[in-house]
Amino acid sequence: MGRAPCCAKEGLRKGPWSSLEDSLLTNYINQHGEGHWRSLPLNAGLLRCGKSCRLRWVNYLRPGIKRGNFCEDEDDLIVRLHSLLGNRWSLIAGRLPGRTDNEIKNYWNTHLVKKLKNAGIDPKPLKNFPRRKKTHKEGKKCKSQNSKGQSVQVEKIKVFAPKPIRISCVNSRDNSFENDTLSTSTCSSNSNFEEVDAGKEKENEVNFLARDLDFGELLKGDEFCDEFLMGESCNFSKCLFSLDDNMVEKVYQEYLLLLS
DNA sequence: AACACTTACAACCGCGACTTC
DNA sequence: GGAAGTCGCGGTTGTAAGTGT
Repeated sequence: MGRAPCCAKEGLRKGPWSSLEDSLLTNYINQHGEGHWRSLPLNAGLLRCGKSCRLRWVNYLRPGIKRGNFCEDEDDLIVRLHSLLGNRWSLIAGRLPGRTDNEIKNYWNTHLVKKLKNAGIDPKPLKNFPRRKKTHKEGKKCKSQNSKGQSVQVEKIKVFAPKPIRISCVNSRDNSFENDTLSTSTCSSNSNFEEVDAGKEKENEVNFLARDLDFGELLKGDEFCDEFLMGESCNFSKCLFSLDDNMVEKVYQEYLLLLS
């Protein structure tokens, strides 16, 4: 099947966004919400393709985006998640509130790979993590396959989905990290985040389908999972466990539930 | 000061997945 | 069931800014 181009290229602007374009896009989305990217540029009076608008919004204009240096703890988390997930930047970004997949990807390629190589570490993932196969919109039943490959209707499972946390480490190596981003154990103290998190409080409980959850692979007895969560060298895990053992257990149980 | 080279990151592109009709 | 439309992800590119000579 052929695929239509995302937009007619003629007459559309490319390259860096001007502040006027940014404000047009921001104002439009503030009024009408995200989505309908294809028709958005026309409605917002932008000479850009929808894809470009979406990217600009998601990676730069969206409220709550944290810009600036990554702290050591974020480095640790990215490295650890990358070793586990590979180049699944959107998944990794999902565990780093305020960071975008694009930013993490760039940071990985420009900083972390170099840093790891200098430290004599091979920055390759420990394992090829399966790519997402399918997702389903919330609020729908959908078809799935059972162990015999038969198509079955699956009720979506409502599970506890913990809000991504920013770890507050007692033994943080970077004081600026604490000063700049941390004061609580659950999220950044950045005011933008607080606003966003408050607005999304209800999203702490979201719907998943077990087979959609890539982290499900973590629980299939792989050694690296244990290493990931319990490794001696893991600053992240130390922080995590020291903060809230129940929460970790909760997440673990959640994954088990999804796989059952 | 001028040029070459490197770095950092915003933005683009292609494609697969998903939805709608 | 399949075609067409849309979205989102990950790889790649372009270029401004920084650094070295």
